Amino acid sequence: MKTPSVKRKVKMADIGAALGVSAMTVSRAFKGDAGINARTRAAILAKADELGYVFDATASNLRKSRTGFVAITVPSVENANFSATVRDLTKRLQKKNLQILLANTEYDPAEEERLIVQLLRRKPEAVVLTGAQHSQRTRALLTNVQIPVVEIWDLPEQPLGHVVGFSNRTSMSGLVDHMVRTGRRRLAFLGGETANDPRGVQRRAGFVEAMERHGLDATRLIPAGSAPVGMTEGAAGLDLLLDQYPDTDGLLCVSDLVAFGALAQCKRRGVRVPEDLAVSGYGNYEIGRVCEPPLTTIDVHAGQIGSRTADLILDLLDAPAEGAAQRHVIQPDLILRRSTP
Amino acid sequence: MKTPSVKRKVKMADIGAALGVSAMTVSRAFKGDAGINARTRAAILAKADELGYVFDATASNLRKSRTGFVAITVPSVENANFSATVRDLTKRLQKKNLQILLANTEYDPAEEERLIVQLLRRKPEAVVLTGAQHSQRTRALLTNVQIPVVEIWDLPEQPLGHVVGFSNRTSMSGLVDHMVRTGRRRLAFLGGETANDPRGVQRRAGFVEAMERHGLDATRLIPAGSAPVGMTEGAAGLDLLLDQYPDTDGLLCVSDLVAFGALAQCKRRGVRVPEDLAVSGYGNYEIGRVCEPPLTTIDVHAGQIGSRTADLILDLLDAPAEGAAQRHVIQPDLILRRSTP
DNA sequence: GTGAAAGCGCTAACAT
DNA sequence: ATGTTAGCGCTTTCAC
Repeated sequence: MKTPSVKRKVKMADIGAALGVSAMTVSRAFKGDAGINARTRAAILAKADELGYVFDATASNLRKSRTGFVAITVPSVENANFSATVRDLTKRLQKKNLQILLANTEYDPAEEERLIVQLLRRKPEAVVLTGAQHSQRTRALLTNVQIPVVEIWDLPEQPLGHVVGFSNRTSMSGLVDHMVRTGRRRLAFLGGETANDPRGVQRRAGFVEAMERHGLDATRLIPAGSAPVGMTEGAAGLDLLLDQYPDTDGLLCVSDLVAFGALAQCKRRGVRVPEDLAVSGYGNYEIGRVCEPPLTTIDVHAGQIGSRTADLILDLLDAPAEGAAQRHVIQPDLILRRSTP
Repeated sequence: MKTPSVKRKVKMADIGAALGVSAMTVSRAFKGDAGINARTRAAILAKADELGYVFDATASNLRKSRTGFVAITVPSVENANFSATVRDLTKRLQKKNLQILLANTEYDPAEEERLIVQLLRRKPEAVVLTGAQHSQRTRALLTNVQIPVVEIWDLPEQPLGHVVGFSNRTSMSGLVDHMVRTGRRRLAFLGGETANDPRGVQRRAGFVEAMERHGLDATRLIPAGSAPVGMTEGAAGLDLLLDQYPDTDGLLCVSDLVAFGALAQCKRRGVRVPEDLAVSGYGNYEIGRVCEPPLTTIDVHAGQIGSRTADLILDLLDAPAEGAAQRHVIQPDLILRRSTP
């Protein structure tokens, strides 16, 4: 090894000194500036490599008042839907050398607020929030901030800024319509009672709205517990449902995971799906494609939300202070499978 | 709204000026310094709030030469195993106000190298790498860096620094042992031929090693394609296998996703699992728990890798230049389910 | 308990 | 094509 034993931080001035040029010239060499001698530039890059120089973005960021950071909060990266969004957002932004600052809110608005405060101190150039439900203080912080704010995964009525989302409500209504169209009348909804899952609440609202529109009983609302709800809650929910409303002929679940749990419990109790009970999920998770019977569900195009958000941000960073807030509506798709007739 | 119409950036000096104190006092007020008048401090915090002040971490970072960043590369956050690691790592670090810098390598060492360069410019206080296979230049960059480097998800023979991982090889060997113990002899391995999935290659090596140890034929190695391989490749792989080695009585797959694909194809071809063919997966994905029959698999404790890495980093950042590189070995668990006898 | 001076490493702006 | 000066906003250091 020919590495120097003690490592002092090498800076541009050191490279310059070793070559008899100024720090400014070194700076220009790195950004591939037009106005610089090709030979000098080559020498600088070679020397930088030799000295093990690493460009200091913290200094550059301070001086330029630009960081290349994009902050994003999600309830949980472990959820396959949100991680698809994060992945496609990251993928596109990191190609442009923008760096994601990721934070998990754990479905908690207070934690979201705490994290937003931390994130804003890092001077990101844009902020992406999953969902539209925020604390007072979070809203205040974000309305005063001078950078693009994008709310995703919902269509808020009072958006903070830009929106890339879909209607959890309307898409769930469409699912009810399908159930009714195929002759089901005694429908129930499982999930979405708690405030920490605004998307679940919206889906439940869509259920109620559609039922009332059809003149049907919209009161079969089974709570599944606090987010994140999964397969266990789905199984327990099915028991609750059949105890209370044994004649239910269609069950709409707040997610594919919950629906899968309900499905498994149906098998145990000898309830035939879809003959005795039609079951649907939400989110088009892998599990819904492979279970038996496979689940009718809603594909919200989680990845697309990420890539369109990335595109929006890239546009906004190019354009200097563009005008109105943009609203990009994603159209979820109804996926029909054998769990419904 | 009583917000000022034009927003200039407010700094500590502005708050100080408004109150007749120096920027230094404001700085002390924010860090809850002991040596400061409680009344002064309260006034400063109130004024900061009133002016919409946001602390500038970029300036602080430069001055203090500490950023609170921890960089991590993963092949893909979309993979449920890696996202569990990222989640638990993030969860623990963000409690200490450390900020994750996440980068997706897309299973490509060249992209990894490019991303590492970008990440190091941000002056993270630690770097976490998923896997142990890196380009020459990546290795060089990371051996010269003066911060903790942690390789996770593997047990490299020539580690760059610290390690939090498990043996993909040994755990797969154990699975072979189980198959042999239950009477299977004509075993095949599906997956892991390509260099961009070093974990898959290790698992295949574990298969070969165990087979040879048992004096059995270790040549039934079915390629599944380039990472990431999934259910589709699993189904195709099963066809390849049965065309070439129709008498195979046990199939070990590189992941639960691949195993699930193989399982589905078995159903289509009328191959009974586990009677005609025992099938195992790897990674303990949710899908392996819910498919029929449920999959025998290896639980690598992906979340635990994240939390133990977080603990290690927190320790290292506390201790000033601790001694030797640490090696934390996680013990994967063999999960027996009905896809094997 | 508070302030003044200096500087972290880079780069905009203006020279030459 | 290259150099000089100044300053981004904070915090270390020393002074009082």
